[in-house]
Amino acid sequence: MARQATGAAKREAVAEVVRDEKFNARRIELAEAALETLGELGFARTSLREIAQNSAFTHGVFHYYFSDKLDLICCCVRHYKAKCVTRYDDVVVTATSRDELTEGFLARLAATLQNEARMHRLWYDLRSQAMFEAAFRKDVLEIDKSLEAMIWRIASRYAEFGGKRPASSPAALYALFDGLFQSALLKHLAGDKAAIPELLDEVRRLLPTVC
Amino acid sequence: MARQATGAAKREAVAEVVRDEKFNARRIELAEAALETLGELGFARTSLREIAQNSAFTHGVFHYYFSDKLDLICCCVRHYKAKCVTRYDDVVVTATSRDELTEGFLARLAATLQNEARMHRLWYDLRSQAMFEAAFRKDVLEIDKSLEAMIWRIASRYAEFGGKRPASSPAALYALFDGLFQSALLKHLAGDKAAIPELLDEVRRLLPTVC
DNA sequence: TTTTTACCTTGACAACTGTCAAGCTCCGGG
DNA sequence: CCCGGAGCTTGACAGTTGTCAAGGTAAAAA
Repeated sequence: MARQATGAAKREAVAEVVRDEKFNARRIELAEAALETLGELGFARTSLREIAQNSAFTHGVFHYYFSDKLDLICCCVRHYKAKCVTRYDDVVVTATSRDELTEGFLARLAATLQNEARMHRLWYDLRSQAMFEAAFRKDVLEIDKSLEAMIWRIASRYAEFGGKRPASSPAALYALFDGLFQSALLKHLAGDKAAIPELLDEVRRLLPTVC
Repeated sequence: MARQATGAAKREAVAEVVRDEKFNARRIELAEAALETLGELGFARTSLREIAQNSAFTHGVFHYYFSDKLDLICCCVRHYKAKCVTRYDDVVVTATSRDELTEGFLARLAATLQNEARMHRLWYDLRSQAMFEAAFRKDVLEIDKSLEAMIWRIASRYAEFGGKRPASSPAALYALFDGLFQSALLKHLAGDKAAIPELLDEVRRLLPTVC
């Protein structure tokens, strides 16, 4: 009987794990749909109904999978994080020289700005929201840290190729690149065709002086 | 009769100018009230009624002085600009040495972060909004340019004291300081007591290397 | 097969939004 | 004195919002 009970308990536990996984998978699916609309409209103008309309579901589902709107958006932020903090890592790994690293980095930078502008303006939007809404702060600060580390990996590798060490702190380096990217993104979205090449030039000039 | 007509026309023109000035003064007064609420709640959560409730007026007035909500917020942005782009100018003018400039700059930086955090998080919020709302872009890009020039004045003066020229472009310098400030602001708002001193340390270390 | 459960839809709710028209008040000019 | 209009308030409007409960459906469990 003890064996039977244990068997039943095990089966139940497995079933629960499966259920949880399905639940979580749907959460992420919904968060991904939400990210689409958020990237299009921004935090201020995005409603649950609008999100639902741009997805395969109806607005009620979101309340089944998320406790409220903040919960949904927090999930979006966390999911976004996983996607973006490894964006340049393969370049860092595969590059075998300064030039290769530079060109790989710049190419990906340009592609990101060109193809994922909407996702990135959303990131800046949500980071600003975190200054007002405490619920976002923890996740946003974590992402910021991850991005800082990502930049630091690039800079360290670059310096390494020159037998040097980066000339500034991780915080300053991240601030610099983030600031440049943000500015370029705004100009790009405003229709400035020169925004991307100007960013590339600036970064190309800057890399040897900071690393 | 010609003289009479001219006189009447003149009087009328003067009256119109006075009326326009009064109109504009009230617009600014309302924009200032709106800035208070915007700084408290952020763009996403601020309604006209909320703005009115935190002011001496009722919600209808805003429609009398502004064509719509965007018009009001654009006016806010423009008014904010006039305030903030001259924040460090007297330090630049009065400083007579590198140290004096550094300490003046750092002191004002700390004071700004401490006392005007709400206004600055609003700036970052609205700059992000500009990535979604085209109506904001022109003013935001203008302010960004003014801020870049402001940083450039400080850096140039600093370099001048050392008989040098700034080592980077105005855009890169602004990106750097803006990025550092933005990061420090978020940490400060999140309750991180070390945010301000860390920013000051970072800037103190950075100034001699970039100028 | 029957019953239960997970999942999703539908519709309703109260609150809130930007907008605006009607009307009030009070002051300066006739 | 009164009268017109500038300046402001009030209240209403249509639409939108987050939230949630009631109900349906299909798959799993019994």
